[in-house]
Amino acid sequence: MDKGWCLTLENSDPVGFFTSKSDFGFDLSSRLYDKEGTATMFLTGREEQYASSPADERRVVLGEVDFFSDKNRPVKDMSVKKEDLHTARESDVNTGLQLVINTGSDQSTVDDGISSDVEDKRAKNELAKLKVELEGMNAENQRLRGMLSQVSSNYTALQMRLVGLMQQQKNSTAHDSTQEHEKQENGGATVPRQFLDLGLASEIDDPSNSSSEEKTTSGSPHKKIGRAESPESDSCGPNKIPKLNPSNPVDQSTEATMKKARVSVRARSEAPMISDGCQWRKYGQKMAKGNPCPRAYYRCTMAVGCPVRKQVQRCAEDRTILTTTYEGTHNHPLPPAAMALASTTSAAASMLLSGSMPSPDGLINPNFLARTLLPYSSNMATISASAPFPTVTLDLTHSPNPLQCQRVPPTQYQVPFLVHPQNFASVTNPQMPQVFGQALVNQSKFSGLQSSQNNIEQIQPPLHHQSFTNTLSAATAAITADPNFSAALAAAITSIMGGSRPDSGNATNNTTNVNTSTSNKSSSFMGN
DNA sequence: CGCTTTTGACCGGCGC
DNA sequence: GCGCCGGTCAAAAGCG
Repeated sequence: MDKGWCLTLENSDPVGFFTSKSDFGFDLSSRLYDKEGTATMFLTGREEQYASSPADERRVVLGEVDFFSDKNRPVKDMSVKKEDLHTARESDVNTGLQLVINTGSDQSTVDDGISSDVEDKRAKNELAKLKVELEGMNAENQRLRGMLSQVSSNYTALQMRLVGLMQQQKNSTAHDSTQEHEKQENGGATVPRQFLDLGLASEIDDPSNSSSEEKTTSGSPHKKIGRAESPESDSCGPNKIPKLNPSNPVDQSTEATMKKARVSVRARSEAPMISDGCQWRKYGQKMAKGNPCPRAYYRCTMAVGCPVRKQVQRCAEDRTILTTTYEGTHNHPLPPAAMALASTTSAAASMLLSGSMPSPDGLINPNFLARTLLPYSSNMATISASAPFPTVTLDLTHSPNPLQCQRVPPTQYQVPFLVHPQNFASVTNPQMPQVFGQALVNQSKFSGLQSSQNNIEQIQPPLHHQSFTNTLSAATAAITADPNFSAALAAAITSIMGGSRPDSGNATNNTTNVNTSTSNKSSSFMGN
């Protein structure tokens, strides 16, 4: 085994050695050894036939020779050729194995002969290789199918659960007469309990009213949020949102919001930009306050006059996190890769718009809506009604942590303002205030960051279901776009599907000032 | 040469 | 009015 005879897998290091050699450099009774000296293959029988291959290599075909792998499995379709080096090659151990023996000398005088047989075997080998390749691809395909199936089944389960909870909510509403005190009439709709908790019921009930909390927050946001503390939130005061004149049609507000609505995507990426399938031209770069990383401004160049712009900035605390903020509507068709992200951001923007609509002044608690629409995915989406541009942030940087979901104390379900499953069901109740449905219809007019020719129609209730569906489908599509982004997005999806966790965050803040509590988080694209 | 990137200037909104 | 800040413009530089 130290005679310089070795067996190598194709394109790899030697994996075995011969103990001796005979006429053609090895003894057919020899054993093959791996590098550790462990016998891995046995050669038995004897050669009966010779054949020469094309001029540059000499091939010996061994007939009726049994080769056994270490599992005592016969290896068929063996052929052996002599070459100049002291190596042996084995390609495809599992199927049509070809053992290539190199004698290290040119003394071989093999007869010319059945070259067609050699060609056949070569073709067989080629076929075998292709088969292996195909099997590998099939395996990959199966794995991806499995993942998709898992996501799909999880979604179905969640949907079923939602239906059950809705039914439960409906029943409890019908039988609990005490809830009559909590009912607010709005076109015959039932105002969910959390609306009252959030002080929003009055807004829904009476457009002329706004909650005292909202007034306080809107009136002097900067007294609570210092500039240096949160640069983005500096301009994020809810009072800066284009307010809807109560006398104006709702659509006008929507149009105004559409123009300035932004979607921010946070994802881990070492690249300067996440690949979103579009072509961009950089037109500016600025140092943003509170962040040593410069903010780059890009304009879509896929079509002349496309108004879509995006800002790219690294997170100050974690520079592996890249925040990309999109604004505007593409005026051209998008390639599939771009559609993926565009759909994601569009769905997110739709959530944002739906969240900006219910209040007569165009305001509704953004945090509340984020939790309403994606109650189990607070890690993923944050909606900010921050001015000057309402922004929804898709945070794709969090890893799923199923255990965390189970650790949440049950008591947290009792915390007011949290949208626990029951409330979640209630806000998605078909009887929910019409304004939600209106928002949903309106949002279909918002092409967001998606091609105007490829808008996702989101006019079918229930609201959360549709947005969630779009987000899910878009996210699934986005997986194909970019490896880094895909990984982050996949993690985000998993956090949705696997995390049947009612949001436990910001409970305290929510009781006082949700906008404040979300300001830092929602300002993700600016200097956090 | 044409396109993209860089970078300082400029503009508008906002708070003081 | 002034300064700050975010955002954009446009000339210069870089690049293939």
